Amino acid sequence: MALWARFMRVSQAVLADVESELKAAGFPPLAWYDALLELRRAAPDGLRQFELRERMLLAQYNLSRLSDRLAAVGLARREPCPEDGRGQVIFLSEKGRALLDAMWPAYRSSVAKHFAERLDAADAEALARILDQLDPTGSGGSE
Amino acid sequence: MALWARFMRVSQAVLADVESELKAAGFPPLAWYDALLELRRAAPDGLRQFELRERMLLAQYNLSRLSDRLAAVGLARREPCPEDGRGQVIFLSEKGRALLDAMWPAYRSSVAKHFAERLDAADAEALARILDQLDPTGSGGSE
DNA sequence: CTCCTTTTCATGCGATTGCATGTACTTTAA
DNA sequence: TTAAAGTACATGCAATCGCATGAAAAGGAG
Repeated sequence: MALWARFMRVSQAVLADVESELKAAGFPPLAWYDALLELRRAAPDGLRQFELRERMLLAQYNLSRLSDRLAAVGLARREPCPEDGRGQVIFLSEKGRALLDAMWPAYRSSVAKHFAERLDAADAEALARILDQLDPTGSGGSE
Repeated sequence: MALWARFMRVSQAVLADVESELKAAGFPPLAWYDALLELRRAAPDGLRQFELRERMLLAQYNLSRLSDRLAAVGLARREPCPEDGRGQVIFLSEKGRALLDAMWPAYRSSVAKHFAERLDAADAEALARILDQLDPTGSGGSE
């Protein structure tokens, strides 16, 4: 039980450190980066909102507004889905791609500092295995 | 880097699962439990707000309002600190103690289900070591 | 004592989140 | 075709968060 509390506390603290470094560098929240990254992976097809939602583990209303904001500042485009009149398809814009590129070095170095550098290869392997076992979505990384 | 993303995603997902189980059982958020738990550990002396803040890794304004809410529903008492006119001392109330007791079985079983049961002894040891290395506060569990 | 800095806590305000619900479209089935 | 059920997304509203700031007290320097 102490390990549980520690797990939550450390993961939150590390995430907060990385987030605040990015914010200090003038970048938007990590969730934006994650969303844009998924859009780039799906390029050039774009993603339906519900697909993005599944990949990001976000609540539906949450994603609806996230895509609002991304579109509002020009990082993504939203178009009605031709096959499904209910749906929106979200595409990464050039500006979004540029933001990904701009954030990557800062993100990478921040994660290195707060996470990667603190783990050796054996730690990484052990952690990967543990995360597979914990993952409630079952979408393990090593299948 | 993939491990980083996975670490964040899994820890968030597991926490969300536990939180939502507790909420479904009609209990308040985990942060409330954590705060009350710290207050019980500090009993019968109570805690200054800044002490609770350090233990919980919360922003100052956040804790100020959390203690507001705990006091508002009678789970804690706030009294002016006699040694420091700026300070508040927070005490666990009987109602707060009762809530801790009531939440504990549900919390315990939820953490068991989503976390503890999925790890064997070797995993636990490995994870503990890894968390020590990651902990940005340096307040390691094994020092 | 007086002035200045630091610490502790509170709070107004805008942005974000969570919840419940609404709207529009698709699918199913008779 | 038509009605019922399900799916995809949006949104009003209240609660909460983050930020900046304010107020009150403590600690120090002269």
